Amino acid sequence: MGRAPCCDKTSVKKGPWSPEEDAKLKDYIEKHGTGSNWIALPQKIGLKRCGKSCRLRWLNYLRPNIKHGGFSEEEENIICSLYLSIGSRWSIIAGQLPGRTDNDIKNYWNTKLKRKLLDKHQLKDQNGSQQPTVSKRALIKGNLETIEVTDAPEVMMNSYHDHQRLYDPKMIPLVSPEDYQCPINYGFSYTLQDRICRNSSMDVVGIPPAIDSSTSEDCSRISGIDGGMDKEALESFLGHRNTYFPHQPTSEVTVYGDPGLKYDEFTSLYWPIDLDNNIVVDVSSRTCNPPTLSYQEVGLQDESVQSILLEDPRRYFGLQ
DNA sequence: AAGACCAGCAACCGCTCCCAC
DNA sequence: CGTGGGAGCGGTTGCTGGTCT
Repeated sequence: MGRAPCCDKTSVKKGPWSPEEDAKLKDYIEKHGTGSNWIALPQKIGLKRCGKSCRLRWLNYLRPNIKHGGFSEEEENIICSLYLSIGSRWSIIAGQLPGRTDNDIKNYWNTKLKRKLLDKHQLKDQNGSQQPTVSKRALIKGNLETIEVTDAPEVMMNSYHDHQRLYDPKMIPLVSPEDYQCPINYGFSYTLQDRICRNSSMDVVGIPPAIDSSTSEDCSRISGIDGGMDKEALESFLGHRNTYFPHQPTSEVTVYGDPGLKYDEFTSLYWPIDLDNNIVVDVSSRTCNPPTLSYQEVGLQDESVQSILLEDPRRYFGLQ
């Protein structure tokens, strides 16, 4: 048995919204809000529209501070970077661009941005200035794929959440970029290319950058991977601070107010989220090595594998 | 001038997620 | 804990206006 429809499809109007309908919807929501029930809303206003349609109209067109068209170069870069990191998770991408809707970004990507990048790539091929270095078969997750190495855009990995997204595309940022304060001054930035071109056969998972423990007494006390701490290490590290230690969380990602740590089930480690709590030393003045490789990387030395990761991380991570 | 084609974008559809009960 | 239903999301459709032939 199929699911019951959200409204009577035969009696609702479809297609473009008239100015009168827009006015009714806008006027009502501005006065009363949505009441967190979109399904009931059209009946209240006397609109012959599906509740979902009302929601979409409001979110994508009528609500205040919506920007349409005219994407700046900076916005394009953000979209490209995030698409490369997390794929077509438009709502999350939209969350990084104030005033933009997921629909708008999705349309912009599908109609302009994707083609723009493709054209840029093809132009380079034609000019021969940056010929593909390899075209060969690669073994990815058991599948043989013929792929071309391309000049995928560089993605600067400057923030904690950049790392999060790279390692676990399903992981949703805990705070908005406006509110987010990086707990650690990494003291460097590097590109995705840099990262995957490094040799490694590690198959462990970690997130933030490696801290060169040889140059930092404090850092040397942090065990775990790349600055994250397991429960034991954290207890040891914080033992003298009379610190409340949280229970093992059940959710994938949980924030604890004190001592300001986030447990990441993906890594099974605790990560500092608040510099003010002085949980982890400020490493900005210390020497930081580029991060060690930390996801399943056997075979990443293969250029064709690199290109797949660069071009389509979601496929690489098995999300498609 | 008119039909074909194309790009842009608003809106719809159907699925999953999440939460209240 | 299971279920139902609303919210949210991403893929797709189809309309419109512009350009090409």
